[in-house]
Amino acid sequence: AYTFTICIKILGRAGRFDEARALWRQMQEFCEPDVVAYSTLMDVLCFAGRLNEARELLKQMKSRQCRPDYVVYNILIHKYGDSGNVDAAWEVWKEMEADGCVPNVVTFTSLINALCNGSKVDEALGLLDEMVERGHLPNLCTYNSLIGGLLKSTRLEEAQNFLQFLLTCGCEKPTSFTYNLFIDYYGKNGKSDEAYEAFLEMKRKGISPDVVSFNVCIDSLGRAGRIEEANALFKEMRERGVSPDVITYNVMICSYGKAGKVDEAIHLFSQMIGNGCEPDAVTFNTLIDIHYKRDRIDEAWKMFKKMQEMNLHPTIVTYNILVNGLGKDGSVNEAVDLFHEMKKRGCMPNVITYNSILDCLCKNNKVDLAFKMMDDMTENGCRPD
RNA sequence: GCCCGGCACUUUCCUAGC
Repeated sequence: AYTFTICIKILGRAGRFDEARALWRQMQEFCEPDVVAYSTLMDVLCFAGRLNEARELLKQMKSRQCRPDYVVYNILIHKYGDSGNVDAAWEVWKEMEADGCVPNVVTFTSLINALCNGSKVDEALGLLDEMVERGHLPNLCTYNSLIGGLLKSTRLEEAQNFLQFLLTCGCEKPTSFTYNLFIDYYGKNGKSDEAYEAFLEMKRKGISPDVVSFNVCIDSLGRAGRIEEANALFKEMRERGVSPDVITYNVMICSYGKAGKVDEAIHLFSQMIGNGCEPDAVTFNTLIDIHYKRDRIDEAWKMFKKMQEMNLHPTIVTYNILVNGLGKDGSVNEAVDLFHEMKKRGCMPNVITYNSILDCLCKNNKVDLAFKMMDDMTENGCRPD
């Protein structure tokens, strides 16, 4: 069961879900799966977004008198919370307690995190109190979730209070995770100086910046158009032995794009390939957008072709960039065609797609078509904003 | 008793608005 579990986990992480399931079947011929095996498969199924199968597995466990432990429930709660379905997460929580299984720190943190992501920070803070009342000690993950939630609601002072608490009274000291939250917050809110200051503060506290620290800090400088300083950090990270990842390159490319330095962006793209870093869909989306916005339309479509040659599927964002680009330069029919094309390819338009196409239709006096599009929009469960 | 297989926290791309 040991060996099988490890293999199932590896397959799952690699996105080879059906093989993981097949191995699971094979395993049952050899031995009865234990709780850990169940939870591993549960995690794989949830990771794949196959929640119904995950629920089914939970039922199966119970019927085979393998008592689910808290990990099994935690995985489900986390997944529901992650997909924004806090109510379903609570349902699982209730089921868990009804089955005589006690929620632990991870259970609480998963839900706190879900509430924070849904901008229900006050409920999250309430849950923190309840957790303490029930005798569970919040840990660093719990506090990081809360700090992230507070920052998302721009409640900076409360977030800083938690940081102070961690620095002075908490038994777990803050890590790069904690500081990254602050750096990111400042960067996203146009405070690149403060972001950089938080980055320095973290170093002063003896915490080594990790790849995410550099990524968020570079991003904040890039947003502010401080491309030279972003580039300096890009250099610094390598000097410190922190390897840039695909996100680092994406952020750098995007920063150069914002600064209008298209050639440098393209250069970075070749550099990343040269360094063995595989571009992903975001890389291409970023480049396509840069090209389109600089009226290098042929180049944009070349990139679109190239990404498919590299077996990267266009995402909703790819189509949005192209639909928007076509609309902006007056190619109304082409924009509408692509709009239908994306649906045909199984990529459902979202609000952004509709806004782009409506904007283009209205500006080109195709009001009747625009109204038809509005209907189409509501039919697709997208409400006009 | 400890370690050995399972769970929770941070980053990038697109519209319009601010």
